[in-house]
Amino acid sequence: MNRAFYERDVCAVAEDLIGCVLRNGPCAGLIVETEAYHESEPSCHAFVGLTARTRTLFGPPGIAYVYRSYGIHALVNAVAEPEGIGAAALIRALEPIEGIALMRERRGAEAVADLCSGPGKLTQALAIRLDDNGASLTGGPIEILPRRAALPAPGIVRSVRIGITKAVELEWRFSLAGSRFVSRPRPR
DNA sequence: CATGGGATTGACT
DNA sequence: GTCAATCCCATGC
Repeated sequence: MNRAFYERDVCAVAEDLIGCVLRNGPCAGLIVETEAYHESEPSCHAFVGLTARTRTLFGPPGIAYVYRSYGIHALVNAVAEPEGIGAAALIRALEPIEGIALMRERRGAEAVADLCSGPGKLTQALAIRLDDNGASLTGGPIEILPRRAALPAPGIVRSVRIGITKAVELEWRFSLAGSRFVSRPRPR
């Protein structure tokens, strides 16, 4: 995907990422779940303004925002909207496509549905690390590729975001309808 | 400088 | 269903 894809409303970006492919080296997966975050709402890290932590979020669209969650996990986002606006789409789950043996090794799990069914799991499976923060998603080793085909009906489900305590009412979570590879709790 | 709180996961009851 | 692990950063004194 090129820069123009990311330089749009972050909800549109998050929704359009469903069905695209996230790849890092030999491992790749179909994006089946995303969430949008925008500086205008308090659950977004960028809500506090420009700080050392949020610098990436305000950077150019099409770069990765990777941060540590709960002191343990790395979570990866695609930075969206024009440079200077803090917004990003969190990638929450993948359907594994390639490099499954390596994913199993990294995750210490066997079932394919357990490899990338959560934002902390998929970064571990694809070996996306904190030092990838700020890396380009349009030309670097980590890349997002367009949908190969139209999404199967019934398409995309929209629901509230997960694990946040503010702006909980916004339906900014997007999932591939009926996918077994989304994180819990599954959307209705 | 001290402190509180997560965009989570996996183990356990 | 409950709960601990673990650490960076934003905030406030």
